[in-house]
Amino acid sequence: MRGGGAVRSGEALAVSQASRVSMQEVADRAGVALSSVSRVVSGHRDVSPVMRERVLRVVADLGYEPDILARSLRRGQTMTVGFVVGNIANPLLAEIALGAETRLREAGYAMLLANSMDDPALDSAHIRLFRQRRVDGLLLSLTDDRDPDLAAELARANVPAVLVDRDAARYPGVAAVLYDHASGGERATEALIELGHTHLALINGPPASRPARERASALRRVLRRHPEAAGLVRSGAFSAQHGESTMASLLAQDNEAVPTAVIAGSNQILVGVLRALRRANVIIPKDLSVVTCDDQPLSELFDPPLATISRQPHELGEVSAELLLEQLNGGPARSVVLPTSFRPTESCAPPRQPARRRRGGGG
Amino acid sequence: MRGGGAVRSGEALAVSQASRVSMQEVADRAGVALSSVSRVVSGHRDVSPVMRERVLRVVADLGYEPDILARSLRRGQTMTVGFVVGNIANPLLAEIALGAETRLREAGYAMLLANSMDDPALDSAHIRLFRQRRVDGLLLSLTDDRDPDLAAELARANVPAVLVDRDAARYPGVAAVLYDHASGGERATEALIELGHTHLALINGPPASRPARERASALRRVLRRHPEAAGLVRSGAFSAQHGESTMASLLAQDNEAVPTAVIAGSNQILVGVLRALRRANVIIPKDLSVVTCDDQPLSELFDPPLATISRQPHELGEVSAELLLEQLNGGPARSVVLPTSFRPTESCAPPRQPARRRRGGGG
DNA sequence: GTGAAAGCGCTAACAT
DNA sequence: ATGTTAGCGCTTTCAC
Repeated sequence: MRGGGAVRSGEALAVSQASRVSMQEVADRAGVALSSVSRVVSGHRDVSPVMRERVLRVVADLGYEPDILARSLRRGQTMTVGFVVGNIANPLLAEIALGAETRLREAGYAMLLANSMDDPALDSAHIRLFRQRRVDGLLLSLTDDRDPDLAAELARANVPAVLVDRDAARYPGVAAVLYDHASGGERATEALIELGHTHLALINGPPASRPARERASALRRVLRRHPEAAGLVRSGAFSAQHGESTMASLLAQDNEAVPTAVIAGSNQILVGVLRALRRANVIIPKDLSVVTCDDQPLSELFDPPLATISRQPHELGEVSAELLLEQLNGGPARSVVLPTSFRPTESCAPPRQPARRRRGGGG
Repeated sequence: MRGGGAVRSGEALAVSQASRVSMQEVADRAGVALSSVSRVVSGHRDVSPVMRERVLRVVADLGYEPDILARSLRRGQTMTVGFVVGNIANPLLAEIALGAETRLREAGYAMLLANSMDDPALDSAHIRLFRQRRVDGLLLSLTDDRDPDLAAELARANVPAVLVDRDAARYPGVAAVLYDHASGGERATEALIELGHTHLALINGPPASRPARERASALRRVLRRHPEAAGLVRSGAFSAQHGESTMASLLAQDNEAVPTAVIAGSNQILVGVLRALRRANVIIPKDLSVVTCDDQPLSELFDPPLATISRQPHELGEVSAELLLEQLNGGPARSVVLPTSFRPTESCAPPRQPARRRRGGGG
């Protein structure tokens, strides 16, 4: 059960031996210099076929594997990327992480993952730790992209970084992949207004989060174009609790003021919204039209299926990785915008008592 | 934009300087030996207060940060754990990863994440890569826990490992955290039989996966105790496609043979099952009782809410990390079993035409 | 308690 | 084309 060390009789025992084989041992056994082994193993070109074969045979015999740690120290690059994520249990972020990891691995990079649990201080701490581990680059889905500490922390890291749907304004020279939340959000809002809704509500995430900010401004922009409609934004956590309590309080208002259409600002918020609606026996879409953000496996199977402002998180992950790789290969820090779309369904219908409507509804 | 190197005039420029500060520089600046700085930074005890203060002041002035890479090479441990996961986009695995990462980080470990995309060859490849990166331990949620290549690969790694709800039979000395799928599965099956169902179906994952195997054997065990009931198991991928095509083919049978109750073996399979049911206009639970495995955010909000065989994935992640840490601290490889439970809901009801029933149904 | 020195496993000059 | 050598930044004997 102990490692090697006691066993000395006879020759090396080949593959199944537990102890790690060093490059020096390979060199000794092959009767060549350490550096020659290095050249063969690292795939250098100035190596004779004879040398190559001779070394590779011993490598196979001894089951030698390069020590990436030592290589990293010497080369000054770790072939490792750090991904700071709010919470990997968020299916959206998990999908992004999958896309990113897949692409990075193709390029030979490994991915360190750290969850910040919606705590900006942890975001900073993770960046610091990753820096000490000498990661070659960072993928950042930050809790608060306006945190000044973070900008300093990031600058110190002095490695390429890509912001994942976060505002790059405070981080000069840092790349970003951004969703065009505006287009999907505007289309959704306009669709609701066209159905005759004049009382809209967006139960939103926190203003620290770019997606929440963008969705709020999209709503407001559309409302400015439509004086016949009014809307309100309720900011809060990306949580079911925020969704539930906010929806409940909206329903508890005077009948006149109760919104006839609601947009849930995330999948967790949606869960809370639906709980509140069920408890109040509110029927979708008869009593209330509902739109949600981001696809969820079961939402298509609801009765009615839920209208969704959707995006492609896997693609976001891939593109994030791509932008990081470009920088790691010496390229500039580019930024990219990805589209969002609106998929209307029967969860949106004309309001029951259209207050002050202009156009007559069809069918 | 270039790194440091040209700047030589005057003193070091303190914190905001981009270039990395080495321990040697700290030692020079403080006028002490390199080894003394190391002792202070590593928190050794045999250090005088004077020395400690003197060094820490320079550390702060220069913004020195230890290089974990170099430390790892010297100490022979990287404070890094590798997590091989089928697909982090699976919410169950994401929750597990979150629990594990949180616990590992508390203990000072970072987590490398690699997705195997249900490809056993990638599982092996990841283990090999993690080994070359000299991770201190492994967390493994394998595609196929009966793969012989993998056992060899794992043995070569020669580091502590914990199997995450995978069978440890082939991996001597490897710890495991296992769900007791049997108890939840048996309770669910028995509940269905008590409702009067005699035609059960389990649309299951692949036999390569322990959870799928355990659920199948739980079903069969219960059926053996209940000669009045029959059931069938349809193995396949953990995919919506498998769920949909299998459910559709079950519905297409002679009326007599169509199951009156179905258990979906995963959240993806559930999606497919529900699609098939919707297309066939099958009403739950009037035409068919439905049970699913693993909680999903929206399943409670279905009408009716879906009966669920559930487990605590976050806890699984924490316990996995805990078992790994025990080994990393020199302890033995323990294994732990966690419970599963069955939450019945109105998605389960007596069958419409109870073929050959004994007991009369209530209410 | 502190300093000097060896070396973790590897790569990349630099020689030849 | 191959060998020799000097480190990457750190920890840890070993002397004193």
